[in-house]
Amino acid sequence: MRILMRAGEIFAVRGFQNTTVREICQRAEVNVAAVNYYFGDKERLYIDAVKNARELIASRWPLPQWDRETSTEQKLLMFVTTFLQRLLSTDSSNWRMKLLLREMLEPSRACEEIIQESFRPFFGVLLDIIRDEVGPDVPDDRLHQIGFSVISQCIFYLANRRVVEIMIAPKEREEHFQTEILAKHITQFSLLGMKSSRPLPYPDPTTETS
Amino acid sequence: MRILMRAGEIFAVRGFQNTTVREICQRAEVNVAAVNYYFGDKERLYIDAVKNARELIASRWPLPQWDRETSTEQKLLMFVTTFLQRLLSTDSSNWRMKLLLREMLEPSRACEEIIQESFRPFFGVLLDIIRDEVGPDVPDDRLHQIGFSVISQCIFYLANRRVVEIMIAPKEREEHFQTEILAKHITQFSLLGMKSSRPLPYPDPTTETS
DNA sequence: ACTAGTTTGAAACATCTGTTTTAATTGGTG
DNA sequence: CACCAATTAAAACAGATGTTTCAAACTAGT
Repeated sequence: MRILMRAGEIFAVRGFQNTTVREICQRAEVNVAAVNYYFGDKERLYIDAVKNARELIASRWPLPQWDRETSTEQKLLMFVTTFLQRLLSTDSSNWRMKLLLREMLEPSRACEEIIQESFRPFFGVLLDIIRDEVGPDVPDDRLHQIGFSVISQCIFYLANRRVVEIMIAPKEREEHFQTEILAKHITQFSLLGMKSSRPLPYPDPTTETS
Repeated sequence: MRILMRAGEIFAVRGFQNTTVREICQRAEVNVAAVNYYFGDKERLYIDAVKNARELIASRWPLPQWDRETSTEQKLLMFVTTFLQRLLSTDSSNWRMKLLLREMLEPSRACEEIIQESFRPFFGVLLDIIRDEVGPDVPDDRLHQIGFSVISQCIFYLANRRVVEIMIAPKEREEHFQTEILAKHITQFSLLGMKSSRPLPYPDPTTETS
């Protein structure tokens, strides 16, 4: 278990290839042979670390329950808040989400299924909320597009956090890019965004000057 | 130049660490020593590849020009379309954007400046469009939040393309996730989203059942 | 206290990878 | 042709890294 934890932390920061079993063992205070003794090889240790991360994320920040009276607005805000908390939490278990994000960005063959099992039901909950808001007449493909629009705004702040750090001054980041504030912005932005399905004409390319 | 091209392609797919100079040289049909002879070492070859990619992206898909009569809607659609084209183009130079995306997700010290020079003015153009739409009273931090909401929706389809491939059936992807269609969706979604700055109350956590 | 099974530790192994060395080859110039 | 600089080629080098070996240490049951 000590190996599994340390390995997960390092894998999350450096990725599979850039992590050495020697570093894992050093940080876990065990001999180099321990990884192969307990896990077979480096790859199976990695898979176990991803599995472990996936299992613990959901229990650490469960999706809140809601009843018939909960408004769509509230449900979406809860969903976005939970997702952002999972992504941006700065507590000691934050590496788990980074590890899963790594697999979303570049899935390794071995872990693709794990990601699928983890993401599909989560995405399903979001689609239900969106369906509530837009009504039964909107086709599924629109639902999916809107779903990705919501998800992408959340993931951005973890995946591209270096971009945010570079572009936004520390003071502004501290005041206006906290999890709760971002959750409100994304919820409000997305609720308005999904309100209409009015088609938009594509501009004639011949009128562009360059 | 042959080395630079081949190296860029492989770096874009595998990343710096997972790419061997032997593979680059094999694909470029030169001897292993050539990399060190012409570029000094592997890292400087990587930096040159990123620089090269950055320089060619902007000239391949320049931002369209517009005049006083162009509506905000049109400007935003043009912007999003150009960005998505850069990200999702399937032609032979597509690896360049993947290489830059890699640097956005995990900037290497050496290339951080390159990314900054490339992204900042691009983001500035977007902020100008948003300012047009929301008016002068909206504070800068709101502008930045909205800007990231637009950017993130576009980047998602390259960075997390495997997620989209897993979640959406091929037929639906082909029909509803083409660049032009996505550009329209993101533009429309974002225009509506930025329309209001009405604050949203945060739900009382004590009412959540789990 | 003995023993069988489990775990740990140090060293060695085999392979991969970035880099260097050194010699051969090429191509242009007087 | 002779000469020189630039380039290419093959081999070797040095260090890192995943994995294995094997003996020592430990643990639990009797």
